[in-house]
Amino acid sequence: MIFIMIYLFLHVQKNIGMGKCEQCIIKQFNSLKALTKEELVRISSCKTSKIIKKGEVIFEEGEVLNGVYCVKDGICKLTKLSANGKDQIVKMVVKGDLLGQRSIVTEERSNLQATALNDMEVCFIPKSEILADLQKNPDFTFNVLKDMANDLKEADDVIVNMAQKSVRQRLAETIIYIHESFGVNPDGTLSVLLSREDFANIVGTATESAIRVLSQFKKEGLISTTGKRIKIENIEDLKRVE
Amino acid sequence: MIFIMIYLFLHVQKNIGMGKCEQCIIKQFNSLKALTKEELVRISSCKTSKIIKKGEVIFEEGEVLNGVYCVKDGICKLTKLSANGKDQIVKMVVKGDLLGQRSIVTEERSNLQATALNDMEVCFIPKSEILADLQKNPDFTFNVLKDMANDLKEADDVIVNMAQKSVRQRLAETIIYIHESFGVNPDGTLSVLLSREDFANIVGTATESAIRVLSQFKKEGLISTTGKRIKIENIEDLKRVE
DNA sequence: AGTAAATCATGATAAATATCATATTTAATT
DNA sequence: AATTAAATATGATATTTATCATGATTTACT
Repeated sequence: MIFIMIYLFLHVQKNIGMGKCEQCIIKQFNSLKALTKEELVRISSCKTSKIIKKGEVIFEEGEVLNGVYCVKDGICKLTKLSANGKDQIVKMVVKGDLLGQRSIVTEERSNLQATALNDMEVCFIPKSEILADLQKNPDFTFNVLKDMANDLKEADDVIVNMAQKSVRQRLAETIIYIHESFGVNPDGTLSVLLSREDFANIVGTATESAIRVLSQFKKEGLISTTGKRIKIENIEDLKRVE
Repeated sequence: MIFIMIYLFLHVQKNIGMGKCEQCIIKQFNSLKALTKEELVRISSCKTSKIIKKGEVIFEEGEVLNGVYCVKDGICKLTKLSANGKDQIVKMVVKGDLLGQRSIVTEERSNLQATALNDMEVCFIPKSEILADLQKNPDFTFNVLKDMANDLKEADDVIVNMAQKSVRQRLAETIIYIHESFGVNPDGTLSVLLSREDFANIVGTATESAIRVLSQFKKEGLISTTGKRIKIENIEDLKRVE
């Protein structure tokens, strides 16, 4: 009997978030910080917390989103399926980021798919709550706007890189980006474990090509690998790759 | 004497806009429509109207923007200089669009350069006015947010196209895009006259490659050309290009 | 632990694209 | 109108990247 109670308690804690938004540190990193204490309490009461396992899809391309996700832990990729059947990774989303605001704002179905790259913990906030705050709190709206403006700038940079740089350069920059944004394990390997296919889908190339270039980097002493794990050995030269 | 007065009148009308924002039809097409009559009157009193000639730079990459531009007429390209010295065209801006909001919102220098593709008429609205309205009018902020969300979606699409489609496909789609977005002259040629280099800089390829592919399209009867002007001859097959 | 499936790796080859060279045409300037 | 400069066009060739094939590892599963 007591075990059932413990089980239920843990289960509930996992799936119907018991944390309070007002006290959540995560909100410091995104536009939710612009909300008043009252607004946070209201959101807290109707949000749901979810555990998402590595590889699980959070939402699909074309899906109607009924709210936004606040990422409390873990990393996910945002992808779009191309006509040739390949997924292009458009952005990586980390702890502290919001997920799905774009679609909520434009009231469209999602243009991207979100897939967990490791185990994640997210809070789901219903659309109605977000829209209510967007109506009433200009400070919040402005913060969301700033985030979006920043995403747009980054997207522009990606466009230029895709258009003007070689696969070699793009892959080198991707490794550096992951290194600097998501950090490394104690042994120095990139803490986010991506498949070679993921790398190819970030860079926009064939999986074989990505593998080949990684092998070259290895031969040139720019990186080393242990299984699929990658470690940067010479970041200066990696930055200079042409 | 009378001629000097007429000259001055015309000059003033050109450079210090005498039109009234409240009555301007252009505002229907952008987020300024969310402003109240009073706000529009205020903006009207401090905006300046400018004529920009084809080829002129409106603002450069890295420049501090002191306001936004509302495009009353004409078309311009937004470019970013890549490390290899080539300009990448990231977006084309038309009559009705606003220019520079992103930088104003994030209070950063412009990440893009804006260059007129034909003669333009724009109104410059000082930063202080825009920011004041963003503070006070949540409806306006939300409209700017919607625009930005839309730009972001389009940028995501461009990323995927750049990453996953061939130069041939991208060029075909560019021609169709210009055809459908900016229309054609009476003779059926694209109304926006772009150089082959511009096409290359949209598609993200070498100028020679763009020229070569256009020649192929001509041989295949998909398009025809008169000088640098391009006319779509078979839009269905152009859409099917692989 | 053993087997199937997925992922990674590399070779051989084809296709796409870039680069360099050089005409030819068009536009700009005097 | 003549001259110069710029843009367009095309060939030859080099480089980059994709595709197909096949084997080696790793991972997942029972």
